[in-house]
Amino acid sequence: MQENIKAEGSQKTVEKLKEVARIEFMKNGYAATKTRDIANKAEVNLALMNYHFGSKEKLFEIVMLESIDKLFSFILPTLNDEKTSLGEKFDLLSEGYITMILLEPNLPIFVLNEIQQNPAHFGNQIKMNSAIINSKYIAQLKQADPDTDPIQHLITYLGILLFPFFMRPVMTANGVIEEASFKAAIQERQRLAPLWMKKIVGIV
Amino acid sequence: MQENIKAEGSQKTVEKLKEVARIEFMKNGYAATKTRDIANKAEVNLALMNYHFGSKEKLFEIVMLESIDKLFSFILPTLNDEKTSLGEKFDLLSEGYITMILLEPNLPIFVLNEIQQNPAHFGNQIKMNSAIINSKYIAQLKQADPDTDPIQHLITYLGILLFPFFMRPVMTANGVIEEASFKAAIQERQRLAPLWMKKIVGIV
DNA sequence: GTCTATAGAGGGATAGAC
DNA sequence: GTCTATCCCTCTATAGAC
Repeated sequence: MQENIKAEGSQKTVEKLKEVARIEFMKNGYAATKTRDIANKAEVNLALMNYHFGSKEKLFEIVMLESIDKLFSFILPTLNDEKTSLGEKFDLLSEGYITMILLEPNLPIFVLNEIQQNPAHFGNQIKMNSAIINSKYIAQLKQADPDTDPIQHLITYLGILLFPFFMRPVMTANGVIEEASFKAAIQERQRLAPLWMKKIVGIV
Repeated sequence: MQENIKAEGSQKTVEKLKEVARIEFMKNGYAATKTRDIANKAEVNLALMNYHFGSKEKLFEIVMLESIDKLFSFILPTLNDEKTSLGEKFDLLSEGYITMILLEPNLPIFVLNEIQQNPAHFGNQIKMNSAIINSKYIAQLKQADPDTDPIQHLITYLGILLFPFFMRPVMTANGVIEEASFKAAIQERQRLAPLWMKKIVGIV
């Protein structure tokens, strides 16, 4: 029982650290994030943090892999659903994907950026690619528009859905739009994106 | 005359430093870039670098503003051209923009990332927005598709053109495509992007 | 598991000679 | 303008008591 109490305390500490670390890493990037800041904001002793995770790098890897897993595990079932049509997949991806990104808006650009700066951080983990390449979604794209590499369409739709989040700081930091209307624009886009995509691949 | 010789030597040093700094900052990000590395790779003494630029931050600002200026000064004339149709602008943007990005492929994601992490680095400089909002291009988008906020279309086309470059490290680092075929895919996209955009806004 | 204290390395910046 | 030498702060990580 004492062990249980200890384990709970520890578990809570670990979770709190991971939660804060995720936020800090995504806000500042890996290099600019200080272990002291993570420990302070998590109200955990710095040494204790290293006791649990060993190093800043190890903590980073753990936290990021969890986030990426969440990202992929969410869309893969949609991509591989044998029962939904291509048009329905467009709808589902827009609806669900944007909703999820809104919960963690900095994740996409952060992941892309860190991969570019330090591929070793991710290297062997992201093996989901073949699952995407061989998905039902890709097959349906190929069928709808046989003349175009379906990867092109895959990237285009990802771009349409994600790019506004990439542009967000640029737009809001300079008053092109207010932070308030950003969410409204995203919701409007949630409606428009599948319609555009259907036009592009040539389905009704 | 002696002054000229000195000035030339200095000028060359400054240019070399800026060139190397641009590459390093874009590869590693601001925080992870070390002034020592910049100085070494530019084959310039570290102290001399500070003599010329005062600080790492100052060097960063100078280099980045030059890059962003290049980015904007390139597309603004196209956006504001009164003589070209919307369809022609789509063609010109695809053709020219992608060509330019190929020369400095890391710039877009880097700029977006740094803006997010440290808006103060850019804050007051990017005032080009109103020039874009009030451009002929935006007016033509509004005319072609009155029911949709033209900003939505602006972002969509930027996303279609830029997103492949964002995804490049993800794709190539995991063998989805080889680095070699990336360029071929980009060229194919250069052809397809304006066609897609015309479908989206509903012009022939 | 949790703390205090500190080691140890790294990196930005400058003093001062030439 | 250019160099050497070095200061000094910051940050990661660990030793060791509780």
